[in-house]
Amino acid sequence: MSTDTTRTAILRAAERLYAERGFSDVTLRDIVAAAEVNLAAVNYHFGSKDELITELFVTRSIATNRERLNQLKAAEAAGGGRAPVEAVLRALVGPTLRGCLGPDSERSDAARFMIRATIEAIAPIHKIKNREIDHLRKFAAALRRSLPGKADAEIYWGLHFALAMAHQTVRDSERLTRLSDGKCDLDDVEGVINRVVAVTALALTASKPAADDKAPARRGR
Amino acid sequence: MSTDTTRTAILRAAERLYAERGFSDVTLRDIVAAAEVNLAAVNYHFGSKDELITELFVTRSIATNRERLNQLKAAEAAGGGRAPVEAVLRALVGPTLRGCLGPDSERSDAARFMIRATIEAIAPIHKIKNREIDHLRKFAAALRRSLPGKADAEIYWGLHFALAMAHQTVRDSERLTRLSDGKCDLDDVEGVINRVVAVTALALTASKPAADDKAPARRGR
DNA sequence: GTCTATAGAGTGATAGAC
DNA sequence: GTCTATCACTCTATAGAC
Repeated sequence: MSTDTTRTAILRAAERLYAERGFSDVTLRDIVAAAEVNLAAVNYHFGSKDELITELFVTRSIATNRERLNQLKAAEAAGGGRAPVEAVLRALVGPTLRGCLGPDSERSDAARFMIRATIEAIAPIHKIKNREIDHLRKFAAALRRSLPGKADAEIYWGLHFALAMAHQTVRDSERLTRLSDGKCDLDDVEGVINRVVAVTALALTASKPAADDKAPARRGR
Repeated sequence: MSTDTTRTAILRAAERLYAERGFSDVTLRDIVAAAEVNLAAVNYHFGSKDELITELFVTRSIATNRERLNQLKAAEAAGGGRAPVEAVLRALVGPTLRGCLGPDSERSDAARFMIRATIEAIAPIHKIKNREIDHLRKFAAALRRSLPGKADAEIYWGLHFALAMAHQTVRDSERLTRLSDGKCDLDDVEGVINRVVAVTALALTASKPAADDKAPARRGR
């Protein structure tokens, strides 16, 4: 309790500032000022600025991925080993969108930090990003179970587009709000999730299947 | 000819470096080294680093928007004032994707620079970004003509998702290639454009219309 | 563990010779 | 218009007192 109060203060302040302003123009001095700790504390607790960012990213990355996999597992268990396409996609984009949008900015910092981290070309994170591919493969496998006969490429394009819509919505929510004069309600998080899931599911199920016939819908061992 | 050879050398080098490495870690010294000109030349020709970036962004922004509008205009003229949804979307995402993807890295720098510029939180550009909203309104209006009776919010979501898919494809093409083990062919630019257009058009036409009936498909006033 | 003070290497911008 | 030289400033990282 007495131990890491400074440490967590730094982590929280860094996450909030990076989420708000991006990595380019947030300095260690900004962080320690917001955390109300001393400049040297950062190097004492984390070693360097890059290691601080890495720790932040790894922690959040693990948490998000775990939440995604839990939801995927639950959906597949409920369906006897095979989840509907919509459920798989919901498990993929739901955690991120729920964290980023909506009026409660509680977990917002964490999720917006992650979006920024995956977008901006920041050195320490680029190395870790490979793990996300392994993570996505699990969702590709789940979709393959949901859509037997669908070509692999179609499934990958579906995942890619689902993440694209989710991320862009978080990243550039301001533009959509302004463009639509508020007609697109970004505070309705579940509504946004439903949209992303519906569009992707439509794309995955409506287009031509891989080889033989149409929709071997259910029960396929 | 003798006049602005230095000036354009700086512009080209800056665009290439920013496209490749992002704005965060490209310095004026990197730029002048790549352009093989003197450090002071940047401030002489552009006044400041921010003004250099601004000039780059404004120039490319105007060019892209003009190409988009030309294609939109041509499509609407061919349809007697009303273009198919697919044609409107193609005019929107085609120029960007054609510039960014594909084996020819000729215009690639310009387009990838633009993607980076719209994403990374870079001060001088944030101010200009408002103009893009006015530009997008023209495509919203075109879609409204193509889809009478469709709710405005649906149209805005469609534009938003189309741009999301196009931008993410450019930005993170590496991840999709690796995830799919090359099964998703990003060198097939027209194929990618067709995918983005098809998914968006599907979302715009398949979902529930605004108020009354289904699909007042063609010929409406 | 936390602080002050400072080192050491960058940065963008500019003055002034040519 | 182009160069050299340098200013003023910022950054991260660290040494050493407490």
